[in-house]
Amino acid sequence: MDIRTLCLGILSLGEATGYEIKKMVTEGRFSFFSEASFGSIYPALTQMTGEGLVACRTEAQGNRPDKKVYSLTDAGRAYLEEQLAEAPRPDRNRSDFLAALLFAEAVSPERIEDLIIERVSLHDEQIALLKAHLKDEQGTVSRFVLEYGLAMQQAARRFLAENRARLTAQPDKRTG
Amino acid sequence: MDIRTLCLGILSLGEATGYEIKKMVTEGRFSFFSEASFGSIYPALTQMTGEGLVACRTEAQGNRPDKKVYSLTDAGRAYLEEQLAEAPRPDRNRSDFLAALLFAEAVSPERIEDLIIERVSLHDEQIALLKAHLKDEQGTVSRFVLEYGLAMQQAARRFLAENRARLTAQPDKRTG
DNA sequence: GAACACATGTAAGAAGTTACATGATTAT
DNA sequence: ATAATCATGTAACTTCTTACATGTGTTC
Repeated sequence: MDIRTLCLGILSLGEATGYEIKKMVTEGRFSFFSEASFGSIYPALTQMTGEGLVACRTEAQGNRPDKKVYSLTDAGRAYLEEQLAEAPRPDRNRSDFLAALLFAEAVSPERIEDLIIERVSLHDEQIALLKAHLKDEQGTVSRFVLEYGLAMQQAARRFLAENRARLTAQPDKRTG
Repeated sequence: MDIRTLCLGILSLGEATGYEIKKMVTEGRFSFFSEASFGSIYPALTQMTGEGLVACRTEAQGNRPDKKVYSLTDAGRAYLEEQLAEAPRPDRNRSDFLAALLFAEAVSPERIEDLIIERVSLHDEQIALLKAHLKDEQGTVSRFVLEYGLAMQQAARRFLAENRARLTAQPDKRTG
Protein backbone atom coordinates (compact mmCIF):
# COMPACT_ATOMS: atom_id res chain seq x y z
CA MET A 1 0.00 0.00 0.00
CA ASP A 2 1.53 3.28 -1.06
CA ILE A 3 1.61 6.36 1.14
CA ARG A 4 -1.17 8.09 -0.74
CA THR A 5 -3.63 5.27 -0.16
CA LEU A 6 -2.51 4.94 3.43
CA CYS A 7 -3.16 8.63 4.07
CA LEU A 8 -6.54 8.51 2.38
CA GLY A 9 -7.45 5.45 4.41
CA ILE A 10 -6.54 7.13 7.65
CA LEU A 11 -8.49 10.21 6.65
CA SER A 12 -11.48 7.99 5.90
CA LEU A 13 -11.64 7.40 9.65
CA GLY A 14 -11.62 11.12 10.45
CA GLU A 15 -9.79 14.32 9.65
CA ALA A 16 -6.18 14.71 10.70
CA THR A 17 -3.02 16.72 10.21
CA GLY A 18 0.15 15.36 8.62
CA TYR A 19 1.74 15.33 12.01
CA GLU A 20 -1.08 13.27 13.48
CA ILE A 21 -0.96 10.80 10.61
CA LYS A 22 2.71 10.32 11.23
CA LYS A 23 2.03 9.64 14.89
CA MET A 24 -0.65 7.12 14.07
CA VAL A 25 1.61 5.12 11.80
CA THR A 26 4.63 5.17 14.07
CA GLU A 27 3.06 4.75 17.48
CA GLY A 28 -0.67 4.53 17.16
CA ARG A 29 -3.22 2.09 15.87
CA PHE A 30 -1.53 1.69 12.52
CA SER A 31 1.98 1.08 13.75
CA PHE A 32 1.47 -2.67 13.67
CA PHE A 33 1.08 -2.99 9.97
CA SER A 34 2.37 0.15 8.28
CA GLU A 35 5.05 2.80 8.34
CA ALA A 36 5.77 6.18 6.78
CA SER A 37 7.98 9.21 7.27
CA PHE A 38 7.29 12.96 7.19
CA GLY A 39 9.20 13.17 3.95
CA SER A 40 6.56 11.08 2.24
CA ILE A 41 3.43 12.11 4.13
CA TYR A 42 3.63 15.87 3.68
CA PRO A 43 4.28 15.83 -0.06
CA ALA A 44 1.53 13.23 -0.53
CA LEU A 45 -1.01 15.42 1.26
CA THR A 46 0.00 18.52 -0.70
CA GLN A 47 -0.21 16.61 -3.94
CA MET A 48 -3.60 15.11 -3.17
CA THR A 49 -4.96 18.50 -2.16
CA GLY A 50 -4.05 19.70 -5.64
CA GLU A 51 -5.85 16.70 -7.11
CA GLY A 52 -8.96 17.32 -5.05
CA LEU A 53 -8.75 14.01 -3.21
CA VAL A 54 -8.47 15.72 0.14
CA ALA A 55 -9.53 19.11 1.44
CA CYS A 56 -7.34 21.23 3.63
CA ARG A 57 -8.46 23.62 6.34
CA THR A 58 -5.85 25.82 7.98
CA GLU A 59 -5.99 26.43 11.70
CA ALA A 60 -3.87 29.30 12.94
CA GLN A 61 -2.32 28.76 16.33
CA GLY A 62 -0.26 31.57 17.76
CA ASN A 63 3.38 30.73 17.51
CA ARG A 64 3.56 27.34 15.90
CA PRO A 65 3.21 26.80 12.20
CA ASP A 66 -0.43 26.77 11.21
CA LYS A 67 -2.10 23.40 11.54
CA LYS A 68 -3.32 22.00 8.27
CA VAL A 69 -6.25 19.76 8.93
CA TYR A 70 -6.99 17.40 6.06
CA SER A 71 -10.21 15.60 5.33
CA LEU A 72 -11.36 13.20 2.65
CA THR A 73 -13.40 14.58 -0.25
CA ASP A 74 -15.95 12.57 -2.19
CA ALA A 75 -13.43 12.20 -4.98
CA GLY A 76 -10.91 10.96 -2.45
CA ARG A 77 -13.39 8.47 -1.06
CA ALA A 78 -14.08 7.14 -4.54
CA TYR A 79 -10.37 6.95 -5.30
CA LEU A 80 -9.69 5.08 -2.07
CA GLU A 81 -12.44 2.63 -2.86
CA GLU A 82 -10.83 1.96 -6.25
CA GLN A 83 -7.46 1.39 -4.66
CA LEU A 84 -8.83 -1.03 -2.10
CA ALA A 85 -10.70 -2.93 -4.78
CA GLU A 86 -7.56 -3.48 -6.88
CA ALA A 87 -6.10 -6.92 -7.12
CA PRO A 88 -5.10 -7.58 -3.53
CA ARG A 89 -1.62 -8.82 -4.21
CA PRO A 90 -0.59 -11.07 -1.38
CA ASP A 91 1.31 -9.35 1.38
CA ARG A 92 4.81 -10.57 0.88
CA ASN A 93 5.90 -12.43 3.98
CA ARG A 94 9.25 -10.69 3.84
CA SER A 95 11.08 -11.84 6.90
CA ASP A 96 14.61 -10.85 7.74
CA PHE A 97 14.38 -13.15 10.68
CA LEU A 98 13.81 -16.28 8.62
CA ALA A 99 16.46 -15.28 6.12
CA ALA A 100 18.92 -14.65 8.93
CA LEU A 101 18.14 -18.04 10.45
CA LEU A 102 18.72 -19.80 7.19
CA PHE A 103 21.96 -18.01 6.47
CA ALA A 104 23.20 -18.22 10.04
CA GLU A 105 23.32 -21.99 9.65
CA ALA A 106 26.10 -21.69 7.11
CA VAL A 107 27.94 -18.76 8.60
CA SER A 108 27.61 -18.77 12.39
CA PRO A 109 25.50 -21.66 13.65
CA GLU A 110 26.24 -20.74 17.23
CA ARG A 111 24.15 -17.58 16.69
CA ILE A 112 20.97 -19.46 15.87
CA GLU A 113 19.98 -19.82 19.47
CA ASP A 114 20.50 -16.09 20.07
CA LEU A 115 18.41 -15.21 17.06
CA ILE A 116 15.52 -17.26 18.35
CA ILE A 117 15.78 -15.92 21.88
CA GLU A 118 15.85 -12.33 20.63
CA ARG A 119 12.89 -13.08 18.46
CA VAL A 120 10.83 -14.55 21.25
CA SER A 121 11.31 -11.52 23.44
CA LEU A 122 10.43 -9.32 20.50
CA HIS A 123 7.16 -11.19 20.22
CA ASP A 124 6.57 -10.71 23.93
CA GLU A 125 6.98 -6.95 23.51
CA GLN A 126 4.57 -6.88 20.62
CA ILE A 127 2.07 -9.00 22.47
CA ALA A 128 2.14 -6.65 25.44
CA LEU A 129 1.75 -3.64 23.16
CA LEU A 130 -1.15 -5.15 21.29
CA LYS A 131 -2.93 -6.06 24.50
CA ALA A 132 -2.51 -2.51 25.74
CA HIS A 133 -3.97 -1.13 22.53
CA LEU A 134 -6.84 -3.58 22.68
CA LYS A 135 -7.96 -2.12 25.99
CA ASP A 136 -8.60 1.28 24.44
CA GLU A 137 -10.03 0.16 21.17
CA GLN A 138 -13.78 0.08 20.69
CA GLY A 139 -14.48 -0.34 16.95
CA THR A 140 -15.38 -3.83 15.80
CA VAL A 141 -13.02 -3.90 12.85
CA SER A 142 -10.24 -2.17 14.75
CA ARG A 143 -10.47 -4.76 17.48
CA PHE A 144 -10.54 -7.53 14.91
CA VAL A 145 -7.35 -6.20 13.37
CA LEU A 146 -5.58 -5.94 16.70
CA GLU A 147 -6.71 -9.40 17.73
CA TYR A 148 -5.52 -10.76 14.42
CA GLY A 149 -2.13 -9.22 15.07
CA LEU A 150 -2.16 -10.65 18.56
CA ALA A 151 -3.04 -14.13 17.32
CA MET A 152 -0.17 -13.99 14.82
CA GLN A 153 2.36 -12.86 17.38
CA GLN A 154 1.25 -15.56 19.77
CA ALA A 155 1.35 -18.24 17.11
CA ALA A 156 4.86 -17.24 16.11
CA ARG A 157 6.03 -17.15 19.68
CA ARG A 158 4.50 -20.54 20.37
CA PHE A 159 6.08 -22.10 17.31
CA LEU A 160 9.51 -20.82 18.23
CA ALA A 161 9.22 -21.90 21.84
CA GLU A 162 8.00 -25.35 20.92
CA ASN A 163 10.43 -26.03 18.10
CA ARG A 164 13.49 -24.22 19.27
CA ALA A 165 15.04 -27.37 20.65
CA ARG A 166 15.27 -28.87 17.19
CA LEU A 167 17.68 -26.19 16.08
CA THR A 168 19.53 -25.47 19.24
CA ALA A 169 20.18 -29.00 20.38
CA GLN A 170 23.87 -28.79 19.61
CA PRO A 171 25.32 -31.72 17.70
CA ASP A 172 27.35 -33.62 20.26
CA LYS A 173 30.67 -31.84 20.55
CA ARG A 174 32.71 -34.71 21.96
CA THR A 175 35.02 -36.29 19.47
CA GLY A 176 34.44 -39.85 18.36
CA MET B 1 17.44 -7.28 4.27
CA ASP B 2 18.99 -5.58 1.28
CA ILE B 3 19.73 -7.36 -1.97
CA ARG B 4 23.44 -7.57 -1.32
CA THR B 5 22.97 -9.43 1.94
CA LEU B 6 20.31 -11.62 0.40
CA CYS B 7 22.65 -12.64 -2.44
CA LEU B 8 25.53 -13.29 -0.07
CA GLY B 9 23.27 -15.39 2.10
CA ILE B 10 22.10 -17.48 -0.80
CA LEU B 11 25.68 -17.93 -1.93
CA SER B 12 26.59 -19.06 1.58
CA LEU B 13 24.50 -22.14 0.83
CA GLY B 14 26.33 -22.87 -2.42
CA GLU B 15 27.51 -21.23 -5.59
CA ALA B 16 24.97 -19.91 -8.06
CA THR B 17 24.44 -17.68 -11.06
CA GLY B 18 22.41 -14.48 -11.00
CA TYR B 19 19.71 -16.21 -12.94
CA GLU B 20 19.53 -19.02 -10.41
CA ILE B 21 19.38 -16.59 -7.51
CA LYS B 22 16.47 -14.86 -9.17
CA LYS B 23 14.67 -18.17 -9.57
CA MET B 24 15.24 -19.09 -5.95
CA VAL B 25 13.75 -15.84 -4.69
CA THR B 26 10.77 -15.86 -7.02
CA GLU B 27 9.82 -19.52 -7.09
CA GLY B 28 12.17 -21.48 -4.95
CA ARG B 29 12.93 -21.91 -1.28
CA PHE B 30 13.29 -18.22 -0.64
CA SER B 31 10.12 -17.09 -2.32
CA PHE B 32 8.21 -17.23 0.95
CA PHE B 33 10.08 -14.47 2.67
CA SER B 34 12.01 -12.49 0.11
CA GLU B 35 11.89 -11.00 -3.34
CA ALA B 36 14.24 -9.40 -5.85
CA SER B 37 14.45 -8.53 -9.53
CA PHE B 38 17.17 -8.99 -12.15
CA GLY B 39 17.70 -5.26 -12.14
CA SER B 40 18.93 -5.41 -8.58
CA ILE B 41 20.59 -8.83 -8.49
CA TYR B 42 22.96 -8.45 -11.44
CA PRO B 43 24.35 -5.07 -10.42
CA ALA B 44 24.74 -6.26 -6.82
CA LEU B 45 26.78 -9.28 -7.93
CA THR B 46 28.99 -7.20 -10.23
CA GLN B 47 29.57 -4.68 -7.48
CA MET B 48 30.39 -7.28 -4.87
CA THR B 49 32.81 -9.00 -7.23
CA GLY B 50 34.66 -5.70 -7.44
CA GLU B 51 34.73 -5.51 -3.66
CA GLY B 52 36.03 -9.05 -3.30
CA LEU B 53 32.99 -10.30 -1.41
CA VAL B 54 32.19 -12.86 -4.08
CA ALA B 55 34.27 -14.63 -6.69
CA CYS B 56 33.10 -15.13 -10.24
CA ARG B 57 33.91 -18.05 -12.50
CA THR B 58 32.81 -17.85 -16.13
CA GLU B 59 31.43 -20.93 -17.82
CA ALA B 60 31.24 -20.73 -21.60
CA GLN B 61 28.27 -22.50 -23.11
CA GLY B 62 27.97 -22.52 -26.86
CA ASN B 63 25.32 -20.09 -27.95
CA ARG B 64 23.92 -18.54 -24.81
CA PRO B 65 25.65 -15.81 -22.89
CA ASP B 66 28.39 -17.22 -20.71
CA LYS B 67 27.24 -18.38 -17.32
CA LYS B 68 28.76 -16.45 -14.45
CA VAL B 69 28.93 -18.68 -11.44
CA TYR B 70 29.37 -16.76 -8.21
CA SER B 71 30.66 -18.02 -4.90
CA LEU B 72 31.26 -16.52 -1.49
CA THR B 73 34.83 -15.47 -0.58
CA ASP B 74 36.17 -15.39 2.97
CA ALA B 75 35.71 -11.62 2.97
CA GLY B 76 32.13 -12.13 1.83
CA ARG B 77 31.47 -14.63 4.55
CA ALA B 78 32.83 -12.23 7.16
CA TYR B 79 30.76 -9.41 5.73
CA LEU B 80 27.62 -11.53 5.77
CA GLU B 81 28.26 -12.49 9.36
CA GLU B 82 28.50 -8.79 10.25
CA GLN B 83 25.26 -8.03 8.50
CA LEU B 84 23.40 -10.84 10.22
CA ALA B 85 24.75 -9.77 13.59
CA GLU B 86 23.49 -6.22 13.19
CA ALA B 87 20.59 -5.04 15.27
CA PRO B 88 17.83 -7.34 14.07
CA ARG B 89 15.25 -4.66 13.53
CA PRO B 90 11.85 -6.25 13.80
CA ASP B 91 10.33 -7.37 10.56
CA ARG B 92 7.65 -4.83 10.00
CA ASN B 93 4.29 -6.58 9.88
CA ARG B 94 3.30 -4.50 6.93
CA SER B 95 -0.05 -5.81 5.87
CA ASP B 96 -2.09 -4.37 3.05
CA PHE B 97 -4.80 -6.80 4.00
CA LEU B 98 -5.29 -5.43 7.48
CA ALA B 99 -5.11 -1.86 6.26
CA ALA B 100 -7.67 -2.63 3.57
CA LEU B 101 -9.98 -4.22 6.15
CA LEU B 102 -9.79 -1.22 8.41
CA PHE B 103 -10.38 1.26 5.62
CA ALA B 104 -13.05 -0.82 3.95
CA GLU B 105 -15.19 -0.36 7.02
CA ALA B 106 -15.50 3.35 6.32
CA VAL B 107 -15.62 3.18 2.55
CA SER B 108 -17.28 -0.02 1.40
CA PRO B 109 -18.32 -2.22 4.31
CA GLU B 110 -20.02 -4.64 1.97
CA ARG B 111 -16.56 -5.58 0.68
CA ILE B 112 -15.29 -6.79 4.01
CA GLU B 113 -16.67 -10.25 3.53
CA ASP B 114 -15.04 -10.53 0.09
CA LEU B 115 -11.71 -9.40 1.46
CA ILE B 116 -11.77 -12.12 4.06
CA ILE B 117 -12.87 -14.81 1.66
CA GLU B 118 -10.14 -13.86 -0.81
CA ARG B 119 -7.65 -13.89 2.00
CA VAL B 120 -8.61 -17.31 3.22
CA SER B 121 -8.18 -18.86 -0.20
CA LEU B 122 -4.85 -17.10 -0.51
CA HIS B 123 -3.77 -18.79 2.69
CA ASP B 124 -4.96 -22.11 1.31
CA GLU B 125 -2.75 -21.63 -1.74
CA GLN B 126 0.25 -20.76 0.38
CA ILE B 127 -0.36 -23.70 2.67
CA ALA B 128 -0.46 -26.10 -0.26
CA LEU B 129 2.72 -24.60 -1.69
CA LEU B 130 4.56 -24.80 1.59
CA LYS B 131 3.54 -28.40 2.09
CA ALA B 132 4.81 -29.25 -1.38
CA HIS B 133 8.13 -27.59 -0.66
CA LEU B 134 8.39 -29.37 2.65
CA LYS B 135 8.34 -32.73 0.91
CA ASP B 136 11.55 -31.96 -0.95
CA GLU B 137 13.40 -30.18 1.77
CA GLN B 138 15.96 -32.05 3.84
CA GLY B 139 17.98 -29.49 5.82
CA THR B 140 17.00 -29.03 9.44
CA VAL B 141 16.94 -25.23 9.36
CA SER B 142 15.30 -25.12 5.95
CA ARG B 143 12.52 -27.36 7.19
CA PHE B 144 12.18 -25.30 10.30
CA VAL B 145 11.75 -22.17 8.21
CA LEU B 146 9.14 -23.77 5.99
CA GLU B 147 7.26 -25.19 8.95
CA TYR B 148 7.34 -21.80 10.61
CA GLY B 149 5.81 -20.32 7.49
CA LEU B 150 3.23 -23.07 7.44
CA ALA B 151 2.32 -22.52 11.07
CA MET B 152 1.82 -18.82 10.41
CA GLN B 153 -0.36 -19.38 7.38
CA GLN B 154 -2.47 -21.88 9.26
CA ALA B 155 -2.82 -19.63 12.27
CA ALA B 156 -3.93 -16.73 10.08
CA ARG B 157 -6.40 -18.89 8.22
CA ARG B 158 -7.82 -20.28 11.42
CA PHE B 159 -8.22 -16.85 12.96
CA LEU B 160 -10.06 -15.56 9.92
CA ALA B 161 -12.31 -18.58 9.68
CA GLU B 162 -13.19 -18.49 13.35
CA ASN B 163 -13.73 -14.76 13.67
CA ARG B 164 -15.16 -13.91 10.30
CA ALA B 165 -18.69 -13.99 11.58
CA ARG B 166 -18.03 -11.05 13.88
CA LEU B 167 -17.37 -8.78 10.92
CA THR B 168 -19.66 -10.22 8.33
CA ALA B 169 -22.76 -10.61 10.40
CA GLN B 170 -24.59 -7.84 8.61
CA PRO B 171 -26.38 -5.36 10.79
CA ASP B 172 -30.02 -6.12 10.30
CA LYS B 173 -31.12 -4.49 7.09
CA ARG B 174 -34.83 -4.41 7.71
CA THR B 175 -36.13 -1.00 8.56
CA GLY B 176 -37.60 -0.33 11.96
C1' DG C 1 4.46 -19.56 -34.88
C1' DA C 2 3.79 -18.21 -30.09
C1' DA C 3 5.32 -18.43 -25.87
C1' DC C 4 8.44 -19.77 -22.54
C1' DA C 5 13.07 -21.13 -20.42
C1' DC C 6 17.71 -19.91 -20.49
C1' DA C 7 21.21 -16.04 -19.66
C1' DT C 8 23.06 -11.30 -18.94
C1' DG C 9 22.85 -6.62 -18.66
C1' DT C 10 21.42 -1.31 -18.63
C1' DA C 11 18.69 2.97 -18.23
C1' DA C 12 14.89 5.39 -16.59
C1' DG C 13 11.94 6.12 -13.19
C1' DA C 14 9.17 5.21 -8.88
C1' DA C 15 8.86 5.48 -4.08
C1' DG C 16 10.54 6.14 -0.21
C1' DT C 17 14.00 7.52 3.79
C1' DT C 18 17.26 10.57 6.07
C1' DA C 19 18.74 14.68 7.33
C1' DC C 20 18.25 19.30 7.36
C1' DA C 21 15.86 23.94 8.22
C1' DT C 22 12.90 26.58 11.52
C1' DG C 23 11.19 27.67 16.04
C1' DA C 24 8.11 27.94 20.42
C1' DT C 25 6.68 25.24 24.56
C1' DT C 26 6.97 22.03 28.08
C1' DA C 27 8.78 18.56 30.90
C1' DT C 28 13.03 16.37 33.27
C1' DA D 1 20.25 23.20 30.23
C1' DT D 2 18.65 19.26 27.68
C1' DA D 3 15.51 16.80 25.55
C1' DA D 4 10.97 15.90 23.87
C1' DT D 5 6.54 17.45 21.73
C1' DC D 6 4.35 20.16 18.49
C1' DA D 7 4.25 21.54 13.40
C1' DT D 8 5.55 21.95 8.49
C1' DG D 9 8.37 21.49 4.75
C1' DT D 10 12.44 20.53 1.20
C1' DA D 11 16.58 18.44 -1.00
C1' DA D 12 19.63 14.86 -1.53
C1' DC D 13 20.06 10.32 -1.61
C1' DT D 14 19.14 5.23 -1.59
C1' DT D 15 17.12 1.38 -3.19
C1' DC D 16 14.64 -1.12 -5.94
C1' DT D 17 11.41 -2.19 -9.99
C1' DT D 18 10.05 -1.97 -14.76
C1' DA D 19 10.98 -2.16 -19.21
C1' DC D 20 14.09 -2.63 -22.68
C1' DA D 21 17.97 -4.84 -25.45
C1' DT D 22 19.84 -9.33 -27.28
C1' DG D 23 19.65 -14.06 -28.81
C1' DT D 24 19.05 -19.44 -28.91
C1' DG D 25 16.55 -23.66 -27.99
C1' DT D 26 12.44 -26.02 -26.72
C1' DT D 27 7.71 -26.86 -25.92
C1' DC D 28 2.65 -26.22 -27.17
